[in-house]
Amino acid sequence: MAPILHALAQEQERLSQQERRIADFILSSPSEVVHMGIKELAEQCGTSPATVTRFCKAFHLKGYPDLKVKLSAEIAHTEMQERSGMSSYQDIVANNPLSQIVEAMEANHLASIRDTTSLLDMERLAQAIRLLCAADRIDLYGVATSSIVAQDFYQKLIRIGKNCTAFADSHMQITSASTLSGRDVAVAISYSGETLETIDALACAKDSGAATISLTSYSSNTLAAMADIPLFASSLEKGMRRGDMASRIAQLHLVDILFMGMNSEQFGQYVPKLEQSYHNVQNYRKSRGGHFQA
Amino acid sequence: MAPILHALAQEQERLSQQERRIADFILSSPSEVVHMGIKELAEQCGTSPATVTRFCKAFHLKGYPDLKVKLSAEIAHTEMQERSGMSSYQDIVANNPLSQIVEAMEANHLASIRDTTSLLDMERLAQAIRLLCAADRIDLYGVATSSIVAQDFYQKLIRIGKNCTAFADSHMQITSASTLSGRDVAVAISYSGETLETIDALACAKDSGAATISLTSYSSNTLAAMADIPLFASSLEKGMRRGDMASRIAQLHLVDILFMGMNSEQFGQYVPKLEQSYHNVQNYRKSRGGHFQA
DNA sequence: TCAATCATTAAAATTATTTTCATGATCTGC
DNA sequence: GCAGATCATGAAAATAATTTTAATGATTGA
Repeated sequence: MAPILHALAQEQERLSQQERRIADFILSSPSEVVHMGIKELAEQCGTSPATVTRFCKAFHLKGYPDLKVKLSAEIAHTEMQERSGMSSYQDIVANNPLSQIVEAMEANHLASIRDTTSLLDMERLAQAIRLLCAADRIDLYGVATSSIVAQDFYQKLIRIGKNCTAFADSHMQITSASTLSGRDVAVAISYSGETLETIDALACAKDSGAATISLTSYSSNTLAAMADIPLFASSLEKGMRRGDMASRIAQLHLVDILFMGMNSEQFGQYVPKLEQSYHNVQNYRKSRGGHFQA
Repeated sequence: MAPILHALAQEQERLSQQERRIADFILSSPSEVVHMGIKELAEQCGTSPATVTRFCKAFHLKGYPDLKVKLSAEIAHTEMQERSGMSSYQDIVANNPLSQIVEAMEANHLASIRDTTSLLDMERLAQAIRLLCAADRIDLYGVATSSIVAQDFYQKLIRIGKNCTAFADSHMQITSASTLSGRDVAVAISYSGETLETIDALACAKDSGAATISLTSYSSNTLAAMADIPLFASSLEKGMRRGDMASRIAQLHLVDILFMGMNSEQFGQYVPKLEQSYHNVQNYRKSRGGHFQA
């Protein structure tokens, strides 16, 4: 699967001291090598460019550039392999190289999307979509990170002409909740499911007779217990006290699913509106000399 | 899963005659290109090496060798995918069953995260992180969907004590931009890279002497051309007119990487602040009877 | 110890890539 | 429809990267 890296590892012992250094370096950080010139690599290994070229030739490569091209392909291969089986969250710790941070971040986000999808209860999801489609008004509650998710959902719903609010201010959320009716839906978003402001708002919405949906992590939590339809976004990322990255991605993923579900359910009704709002924005841009959307 | 090849195909129409020939050739036999020198390729396409290099630069590559390396990786990727039957971007159409929507959404989000990661130029990324860490002040510009991303970044930066603004109002963005200095950084976020308000704000920031970073899709676009450091989030999802779901996920993914990169770079400085802000929020909750964060 | 071989490198030669610059084409505003 | 500007293009110069050469030093086995 990775012929060159494999060969490097296998023949390592048979190599001379300098050559071994080169092999070691390539094996330890192949993805770095791809971005390096032969000079840099030689320097990093404490040897000369000439030795590096000979090294390449010894492995039946055309030369150094050829090594880079082949390595690039092998990295893509192995990463791919690892990824396709990978579903685990990785911790992000201090001062590790950028490439590791990127890798870990990717693993976490991919895992949280996959997990969220696999946790989905299709029946409940369908129910939620039906409720949202039928709602006269939709209220979205969330603070801090979850407020971002609420705002995102808000923007989408506005585009299909839904009567919808997503106040950032938690007092306004409660105020709004108390004006809901039985034909309305309230959606509470909170990773932990224990955010007081959001709980208060949802409780108020319940009192007003609105149907309720919660969007929380997959755990026993107050919001999920309160809601008529609890939905779950998974994120078990490690070291996450330092900001909830993957959880937010997972929640947005769920929001997208809800939104697309609504579009599909009410295709004839919503999609024309979406198209129109898209074209209106586009025309506005054109009239000002630019093009395309945000 | 093959961002460059995809971008080539997508932008084909916008290219000049000579450039189109190059794009055609690369698309028709990418695996040949990997073994060719720039001269050969130019000859094959009936054009000059100069045009080929410029062509590479237009697609945000370092140069011709960079194209070969990236292409090599993409070829390996796609082969791998075909073999393992992995899914890439899928269209979402009307009235298909919910389970299909969920599947397509998942495929799109996963693909856009993977693509974004594979497109990352580590060097530029590192530069961007260094700039952000060193900045006296950070300004974030974005409207509509991109405003959500800006807000998200804003929340993160605030938590580590960065002096930072992210006005939703585009006039305020320009006002803020005009007060920047040479020690500040402006980040412009826009999927298309052609949002007028955002371009104006970034131009203004440039005039003020601030360093500039753009966060756009992988294409030739105004913002990327303007910025000192252009960063790219890929999303080639089909049916994009119906809302930019995956692109936003990809951008948030990049924001997370930038943020974690900053944390790692300045571990001693930022992480204690993060921990503190986390604990302060937690204590506030506890004193009111709840627990955990949003 | 002395050849003989091998690994190694500095520097030269070669090759590849990029930049510059001049040219011609196309587009813009008058 | 015409001057001026802008853009694309390729030839050639400049630069950069890689490879080869040739000389040196180290190691090994008689």
